[in-house]
Amino acid sequence: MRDQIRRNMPLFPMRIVTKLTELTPRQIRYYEQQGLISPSRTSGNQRLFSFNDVDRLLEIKSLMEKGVNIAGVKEVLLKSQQVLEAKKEVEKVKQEMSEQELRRMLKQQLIIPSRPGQTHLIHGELSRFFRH
DNA sequence: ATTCTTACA
DNA sequence: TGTAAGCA
Repeated sequence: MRDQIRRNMPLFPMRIVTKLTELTPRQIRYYEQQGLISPSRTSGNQRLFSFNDVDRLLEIKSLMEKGVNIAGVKEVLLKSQQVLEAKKEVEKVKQEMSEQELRRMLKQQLIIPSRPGQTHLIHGELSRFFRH
């Protein structure tokens, strides 16, 4: 998991990222404003992007080219973050289960944790995320 | 030489 | 989004 550290290392300045992504500095800064990326800064306040930043920018670009607007991009990125967090939580729950299971067996109890379902995208509502 | 922020088109 | 001004 040390690879993640590398992918988050602040490496390239704006000029390089514009070459790598074919995006304009204006667009990149705007996406940052929208909270889609969080590049670190140098002591001189200049942005330093990581591989993850570049990857995310490419994904943003891809979505935008498909006609997805900022709201839609945010939705997708938020969703993937939630999926990652959900996966981590699943692992967490699995570990907790082994401990709790012992107590349950001893106490012969049955606890069923329930969770409110996630929001689903309704077809009609989807149009909100595209340009007209 | 480059990038940054802010503001206006 | 593009562009220009004024800084760092």
